[in-house]
Amino acid sequence: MAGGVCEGSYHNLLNPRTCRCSPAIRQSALRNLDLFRGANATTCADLEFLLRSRSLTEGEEVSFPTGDDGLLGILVGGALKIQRWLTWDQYVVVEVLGPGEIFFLGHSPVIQVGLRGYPDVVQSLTTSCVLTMNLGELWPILTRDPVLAPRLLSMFVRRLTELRDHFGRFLVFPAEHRLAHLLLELRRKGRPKADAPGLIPFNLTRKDLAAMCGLALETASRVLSRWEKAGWIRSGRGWVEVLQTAPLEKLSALEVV
Amino acid sequence: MAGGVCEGSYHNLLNPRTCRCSPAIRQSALRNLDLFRGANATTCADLEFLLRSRSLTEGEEVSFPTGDDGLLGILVGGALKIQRWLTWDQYVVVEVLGPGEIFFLGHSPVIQVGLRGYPDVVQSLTTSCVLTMNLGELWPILTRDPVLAPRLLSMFVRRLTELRDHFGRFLVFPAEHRLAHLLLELRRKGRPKADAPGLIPFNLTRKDLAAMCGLALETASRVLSRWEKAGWIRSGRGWVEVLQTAPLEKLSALEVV
DNA sequence: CGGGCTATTGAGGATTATCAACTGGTGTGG
DNA sequence: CCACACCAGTTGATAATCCTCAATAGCCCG
Repeated sequence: MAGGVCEGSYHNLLNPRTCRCSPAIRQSALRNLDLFRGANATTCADLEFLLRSRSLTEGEEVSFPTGDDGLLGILVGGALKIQRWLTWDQYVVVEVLGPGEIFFLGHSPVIQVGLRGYPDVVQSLTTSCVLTMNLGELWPILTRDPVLAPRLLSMFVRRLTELRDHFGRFLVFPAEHRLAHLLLELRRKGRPKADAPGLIPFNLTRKDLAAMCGLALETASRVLSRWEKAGWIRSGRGWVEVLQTAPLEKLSALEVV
Repeated sequence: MAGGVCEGSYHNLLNPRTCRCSPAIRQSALRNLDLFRGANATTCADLEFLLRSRSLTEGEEVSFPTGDDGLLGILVGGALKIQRWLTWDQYVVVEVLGPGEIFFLGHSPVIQVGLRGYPDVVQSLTTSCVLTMNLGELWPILTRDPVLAPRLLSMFVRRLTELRDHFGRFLVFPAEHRLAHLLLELRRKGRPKADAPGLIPFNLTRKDLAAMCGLALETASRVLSRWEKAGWIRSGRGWVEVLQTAPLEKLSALEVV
């Protein structure tokens, strides 16, 4: 269905064979994270010691030793999705994480949330590199360095605001608005590929897209087909490329007073 | 439509004339908040000095001096809703806050979220008492007391998890599930009234209920009427009383694997 | 007592989910 | 290396949920 570019090449573009997590790369990645910018040297050293790095292939889940009292995860490269299963065959993607973003996982006493139903599942959308550490070891560091707590809080406030935005839009607006908003958001999430600037740099099936904005797979497919005919996007098995943002922005715009 | 109890009395029950925020009450309220439990004496003294108390009547908005660089709010008593306007006449209630919960408001550098569309509006659902302080003054206190940062973070994680739960359910499930889930959640939010244990202790119009779970006012009304005929709830202008939780729990249950 | 707001109820229509059949690409196993 | 199974995606027909519009009743306040 797609014209110029071979689909296989897109798949390879999105999923490099390995994630080179050499100690040096890992160190520099750590220091470049928004979360730790301006942190003092002791903090960085502590974190380098505590954080375990790990690379995930496409579709892999982030799991952790069950004895742990919860996990702090930092996404260095790639993309993750946070899924919630609602029935045995139906899930919703509640969030997509880009590089630099963090997540909590597990049943720490601090995260003692009354989880009804299923717990969240964190799964990679593409070849990714994550750093993880035991949550219990975070608190002492947090009090030692005055930069970290405000940083963490502000990340959470941003996440909460973003989720609220989606919540409102996806609850009220029709399918076209939802998908348009979603595509534009996703395009902003990851680092764009040099040779395909409009390509959303994750592996995304129609089912994923539908699960992100509460639509049936078929509805999402229909809408995307329509847009593809109009020349606004291109898409294939597991990838979507945005060619024209203007019409999508118009579809997902909120009226201004 | 409601049977035994006069509706006027419910309204008075939900909206006591005044919120008695004497210095003594305010002090004890402060020390009893989950957020500050176990905090050291200096912290409590600082906070008592910094926090301004304020009482809100039904439907009032929380506003703040525009010169401020953002606001931390703590809800001591009553209930607040966080609204987001999507069009000039349509809003969504993204969250309902109960006693002890916190909110951020304004344009602090920490809250510099790319807000497209309208900003959030915090509005009281009932006669409420809130404490507010300048966000900029929070950070130094945060680093001085090792208890606060984990506490704040855990509150945010809980809020995020709760919002994700709603997100998933309201995106996927039909109206009856949504409303059932909502009513049960709301019942848990506030302190129950002694003489009406099932009464949701907020002022809630049909429009609010609908805006909380992404339905049209009429749909919400229809579903509630049906439940009222079945004897599961009672309702009137601005209040809902849950009489039987079992059927609602069944409607909003997630299948377990 | 009248105006405005909240809630109820009905009819009609549009969006979207569901079910089903089909295509083509991918990867696996013989 | 080929055949096969499987998965992602497409498309159509049908049905159901839910929204919109509209008219009306009851409560609250001035």
